[in-house]
Amino acid sequence: MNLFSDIRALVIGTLEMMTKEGDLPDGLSFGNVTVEPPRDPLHGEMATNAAMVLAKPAGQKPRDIAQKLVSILSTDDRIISVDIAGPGFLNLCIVPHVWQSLVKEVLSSGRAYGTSAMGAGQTVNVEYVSANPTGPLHVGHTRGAVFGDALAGLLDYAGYDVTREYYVNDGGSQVDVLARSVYLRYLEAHGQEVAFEDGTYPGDYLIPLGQALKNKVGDAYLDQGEQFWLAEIREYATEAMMGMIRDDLAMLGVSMDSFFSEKSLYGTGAIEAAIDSLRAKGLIYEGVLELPKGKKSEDWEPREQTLFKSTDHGDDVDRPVMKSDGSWTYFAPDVAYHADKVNRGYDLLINVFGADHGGYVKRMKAAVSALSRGKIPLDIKLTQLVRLFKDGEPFKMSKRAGNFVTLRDVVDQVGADVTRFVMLTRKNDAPLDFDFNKVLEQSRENPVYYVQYAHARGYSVQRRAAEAGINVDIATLGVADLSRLSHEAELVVIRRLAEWPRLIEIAARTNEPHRVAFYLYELASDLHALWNKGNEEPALRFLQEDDPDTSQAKIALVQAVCVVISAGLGILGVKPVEEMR
RNA sequence: GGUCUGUUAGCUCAGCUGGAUAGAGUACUUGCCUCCGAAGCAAGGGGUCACAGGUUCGAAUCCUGUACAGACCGCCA
Repeated sequence: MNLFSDIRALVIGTLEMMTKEGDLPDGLSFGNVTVEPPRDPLHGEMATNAAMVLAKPAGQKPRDIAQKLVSILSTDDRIISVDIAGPGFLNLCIVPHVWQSLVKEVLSSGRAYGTSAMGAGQTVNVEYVSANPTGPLHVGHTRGAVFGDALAGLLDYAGYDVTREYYVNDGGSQVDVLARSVYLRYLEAHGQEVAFEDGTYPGDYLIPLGQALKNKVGDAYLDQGEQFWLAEIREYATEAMMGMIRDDLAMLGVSMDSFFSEKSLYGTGAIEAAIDSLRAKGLIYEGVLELPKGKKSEDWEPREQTLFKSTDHGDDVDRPVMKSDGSWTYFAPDVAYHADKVNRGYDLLINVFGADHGGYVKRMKAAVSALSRGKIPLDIKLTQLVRLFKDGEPFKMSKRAGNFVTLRDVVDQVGADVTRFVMLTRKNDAPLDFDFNKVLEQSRENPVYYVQYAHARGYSVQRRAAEAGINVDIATLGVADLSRLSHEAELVVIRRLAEWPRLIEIAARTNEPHRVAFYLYELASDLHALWNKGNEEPALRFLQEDDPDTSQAKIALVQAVCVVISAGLGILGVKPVEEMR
């Protein structure tokens, strides 16, 4: 149930009636007609722009259309009054009963209140994290993981059938580098002096792996050439790294539905098939790329390569799928991977990339567009950098030196809930400052506590009510006399609850889970405000000891707020709490 | 040189399909615990929405250009 779409349906119905009666010309599109909460509550409870957006196409004055709309709309029994304001807005006042009954709706639907029909069971694949299996997840991956997981949760809530997927880059040369680095640690475990040169991973996290390898194979790999051990160590190390990454994700509360291995594309003809499918569309050719402007020409040697004509699908330059030595580029298995996603029949694809992969957006979209003949949309969300601060000083991290701030470091220090919420109180495409001191020492100012506190207060009231002998079980609240919720301050909260389904649709349409976080903050703020008004106006206190019926109605409202907070936090992957500790 | 992001209050940021007098937090000033948990609430000051054009009934929002910041730009992934 969505009150705003209900009233919008009423407005559209009225417009259609007007068309039938000749008050409006045939063939008008009502797609731009909105019904939304007005920015200023003094303007009423709902506002529609119908008269204004239709004035021009209808060739009539806004106020004339508005006048006619008013006379029809005001006969609906849900509507108290309709006013024409400003240049032609219609401000609607809704009968209190409609608002009050929303509380009942929330309580009976529970978490399902706000779930939406917009997804309509469409299948969507959300690919996120997809970090190389060469080390632990760092703080940048953390943001991608949090964002992707919240987005998946949001789409799930909005009615999509969501697959959460991790693309494991276990096929490229970086896993050879990993294997060589582990080999060095293995030699080290045997007491040898080793040097980590450029092109190896010097991080400490590989030390236990070298030790474990020694325990496993003894001295079998000593004094042996790479061809003897590389493949086996690669296998062994990749698996170990993925185990570590899964553990990291679990700390954050992220669990994937699917891990797709890049390696599985090799040797099966999958890459060849994907490239052939592009070739069949005339999009593969042999050619020489031009020197990118701004690059030094000394470093540049023209080479003939196998190229994908991505410029036919909106890219700026064509992209190589094969290196001049005949091996695949990184892009080729990516094309095959996305061909696989297309073939799996998803209605919608979403990739979450770090900002450093921004250069791949156009070519991936081009590839999916070509592979699916433009039928399957691919949305790519970039998460910008996380800038870490401690004591006001920026934290520098260097993956090469192996001293980077890991997901584990962050979650150990501040906890999964705070990490997630803080990272979601920012748009994905803007950089994020993450200050350890702020999220820890000044935790009172942390929005996650603010929202959880509202939820905890809601449960606190219920405990108090139960102690006072008032029945507050969910069935009783569900039949409470909600007409007692007539105070403006209470209606403010109900109107906020009414916005929830609409917010979900907006957030899901734009793939922007941060909107959920901001909404929850506002809803929590409304509840805190109402709570404190009880200090000055005893009639607004939730607990009216001598009046169980009124208490039940008020507590039903509080419970409805808790339901929505809980649902919202659930989308974001943050735990609602019933008590603050 | 090119591509992609971003630029809104002193600071950190929201701002929906273009809509009414641009909103929060923080900081500052001042109130509120005999009262459901003060991890809270209320009030006040604080703005050339980077800049310049354009589109229209209407622009922080769309378009063009400029400035500044960040990420990326064949034979790494």
